[in-house]
Amino acid sequence: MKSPKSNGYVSPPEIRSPFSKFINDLSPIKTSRARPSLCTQRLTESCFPIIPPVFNSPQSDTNQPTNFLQRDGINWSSSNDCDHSEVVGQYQGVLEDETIVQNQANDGGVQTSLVEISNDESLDRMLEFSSEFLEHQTMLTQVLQSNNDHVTQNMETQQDVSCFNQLSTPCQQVVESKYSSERKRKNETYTYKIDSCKLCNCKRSNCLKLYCECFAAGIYCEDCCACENCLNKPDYDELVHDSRKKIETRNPIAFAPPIVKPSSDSLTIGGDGNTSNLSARHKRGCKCKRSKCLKKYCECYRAKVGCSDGCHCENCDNSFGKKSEQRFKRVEKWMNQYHEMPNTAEVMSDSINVVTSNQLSPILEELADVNHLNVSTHGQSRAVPSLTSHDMRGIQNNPQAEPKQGTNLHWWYSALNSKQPWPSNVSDESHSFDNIYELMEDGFPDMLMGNSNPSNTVKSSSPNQKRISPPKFPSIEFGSNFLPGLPTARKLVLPTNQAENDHQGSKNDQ
DNA sequence: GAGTTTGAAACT
DNA sequence: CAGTTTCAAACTC
Repeated sequence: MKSPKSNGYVSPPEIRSPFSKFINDLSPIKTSRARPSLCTQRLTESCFPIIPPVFNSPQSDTNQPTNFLQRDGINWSSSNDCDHSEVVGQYQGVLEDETIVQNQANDGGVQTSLVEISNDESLDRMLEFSSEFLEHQTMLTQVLQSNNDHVTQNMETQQDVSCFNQLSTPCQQVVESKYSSERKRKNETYTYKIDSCKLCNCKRSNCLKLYCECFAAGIYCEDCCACENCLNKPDYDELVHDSRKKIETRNPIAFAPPIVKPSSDSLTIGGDGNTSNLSARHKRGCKCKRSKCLKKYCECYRAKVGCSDGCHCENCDNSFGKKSEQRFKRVEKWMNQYHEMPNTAEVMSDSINVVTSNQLSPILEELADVNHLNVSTHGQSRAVPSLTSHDMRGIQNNPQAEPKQGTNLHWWYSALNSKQPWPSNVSDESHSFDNIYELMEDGFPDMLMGNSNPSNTVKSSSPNQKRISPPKFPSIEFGSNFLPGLPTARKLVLPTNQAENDHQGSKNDQ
C-alpha cells in the first residue's frame, strides 16, 4: 500500500449506505453485540469489499498540490502487528469513527454524490448481498489470511505494492483502515518500507508518463528507483502535476484504480489454483494477442483478475477467468441466487410480460455461445444448464406467460421488466447502491443493455459515460435508452466533480 | 545480463 | 479512430 503522506492523500471513502443497514437487519449477529474479533461474522457493509471508486483519481486541483504520495522511510508494521483479531479490532475502531473517513472525503480528496440507479440494478445488488451473506464468512477468512500475507511480505517490489493497491478485498480495507486510522490518531506521517528497492526503470519518459509505474501509481519515484532523468519527484511537483493533468485530460480514469470490483464476489480459484475475484476486472480491459492473457504482459492477469467482455484480447486463456467465461458465470450465479431467494421472485413474479421472443433469442444464443453450448432458441436444446427446453419453449412461445416459479429465466425476465414499485424496504435502500452498473452491464447481454445501439452505449470503463436518468425512481418511469419497459433510473455513487459534470452532460443529452 | 517479446501508452 | 511509434516490463536464453 502506498503511503499517503499528509499532503492530501485520501483513502477511498468508506460509505455506509442505508442498504448496509438493511443488510445488517438481516444479520442474526448484531453489531453492538459482536466482539471485534468476530468481525468475520458481522454483516456490516464494511466487511464487504467496498468498491474502490472507479473514478477516484486524485484530484487535479491546482490549488491543491498533487496527491502524489511520498515514500519516506516506509516502515510497515511487522507481521505480528497484523494479526487478524487485532486488525479486525482496529477496523472496528475505524468503522465507528466514520466521521474521520467522511471528513477526509469532504476535505477534497474524494467526494461522493448521488446519481441514479435503476431498480433492476437494485435487485441485482440485493441478490449479490444476500448470497454473499451466506458465503462471506468463508470468504473473509480467506481474504484476511491472504492479505495478511501481503502485508507481512514487506512489499518486496513495487509490483507488490501496486498489486496490493489494486486489490480491493475486505482485508485490504481492514489494513488500510487500520493504518490510516492509527496514523490519524498519532498524527504521524505514513511510512512503509520496501526492502528490495528497485521500483521503476524508466529511461526516456522522465517518469512523467504512464509508462512509469511509480507515476502511474500516483507516487513519487524514490532514490532506489533505477530511473534516469527522473522528474517524478517533489522537487518537480509542478511538472508532475501538469503531466498528470494532461494525461487525465486525455483519459479521465488514467489514474483510477486499475481494478474495478463491481461487487463483493467471492474469491474463486483459477485453473492454476490462483485465487482471484470473479467479478473484479480491469477497468479498461486488455488487448493481448500473443500472450493468451497468461503472462504478466496481460494487465488483467497481472492484477490477478479474469478477463471480461471489456477486453479485446485474442485467444484468451486467462487462468483467473477467460473473457467469455465471466459473463456466463455471472448469469449462472444470478440464476442460482434466484433459486435462493423465492421471496424476491414472488415480488417480481407479477411483472413478466415484456421482452419479446425475438429479443430473447439472441440472449439465449449468446449465453450459450459464451459457454460453447449448442443452443437452439427455438426450443430444441438447452440454452444454459439450468434452463430446460421446456422452459424456453414456454417463454418463447408465450412471453406473456409466467413461467413456473423457479425457472431461472423467470427471474431474469422479471428483473428486467419489473414495473412494480419496490417493496418499501427495498426501494428505500436502493438509493444508495453504488458502482453496480458494471455488474448489470456485464451480466446482461449487450442488447439488453441497449448496447446494440452505439448511440446508447455506455461503457463502464469511462467515468464520462455513466448512465444517468431522471430522478424518478422508484416511481414508474421508463426511459427510452433501453428496451421498452426497462426502467432506467439508477443511482450511482461517484466522485463529485465527475458525477456533476457527467450528470450535467447527461441532462444536456436529454 | 543482454537480447527479445509483448502490449500499453503516446503520438500522428 | 486507426495505424504507428515509443516505452518499459516481462520474458527467454
